[in-house]
Amino acid sequence: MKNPCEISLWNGLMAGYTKNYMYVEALDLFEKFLHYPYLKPDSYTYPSVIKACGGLCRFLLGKMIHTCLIKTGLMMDIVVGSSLVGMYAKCNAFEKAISLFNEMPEKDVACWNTIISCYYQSGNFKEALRYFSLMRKFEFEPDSVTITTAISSCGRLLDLNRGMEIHEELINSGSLLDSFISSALVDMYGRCGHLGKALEVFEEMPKKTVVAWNSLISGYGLRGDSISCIRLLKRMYNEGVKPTLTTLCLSLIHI
DNA sequence: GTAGGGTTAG
Repeated sequence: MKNPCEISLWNGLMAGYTKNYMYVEALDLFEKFLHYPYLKPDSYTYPSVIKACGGLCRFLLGKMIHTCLIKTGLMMDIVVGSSLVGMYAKCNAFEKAISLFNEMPEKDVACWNTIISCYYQSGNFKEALRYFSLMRKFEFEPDSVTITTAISSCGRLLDLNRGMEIHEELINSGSLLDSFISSALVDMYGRCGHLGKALEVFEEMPKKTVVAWNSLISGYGLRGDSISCIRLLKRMYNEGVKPTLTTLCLSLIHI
């Protein structure tokens, strides 16, 4: 199109870029977009742009956009707000992320997930779990994204009891485990030395992702069981799953 | 219906 004047076209293309980790392309498009005087970025434009800033660690650009946003009133938008929180977290500005989260006038599950993930990324796994409990006190129902991060936090803390508690709660609720949750469980049980449970969750996965394979191999590696690592690598080949560099490092280190 | 933020291994 010579003169795209429909803003949703720009927003859609920018979102497409960021969904596929093409952050440079997203920011290039945003810059081009700003050259059109009759087009103004709106509440759908900013989340993609801000996410691209986070993905590229463009802290200063992100901060500049944040400053512009304060004047527009778009800070009231929950998606704009939570994308800023996520951007600051990705740029390692955790304090800024947390204070911004606290200032948000309204919250939803996704923005709780942002702040929990923020603590997880910063290595503050205890605080991640504290916010996991806190969101429930505020009567937000954790979704699969929340659960994934919570289980991963238990794994990092080697808190097997809390991890099993969350796992049992999941089973009791009757919900099917998606591949993110299952991988996090395999990882958590593996770190805690419960390879039996790790294997059990793994075998129940209808479609075993490469992350699940890697988590399981890593679990056996941690306890020094090289034979099982190599065996799993072979099984992976037999089942037609392509190993990643991570798989090879985890497996070949034991030869 | 059509445009936005949050998740797992290393």
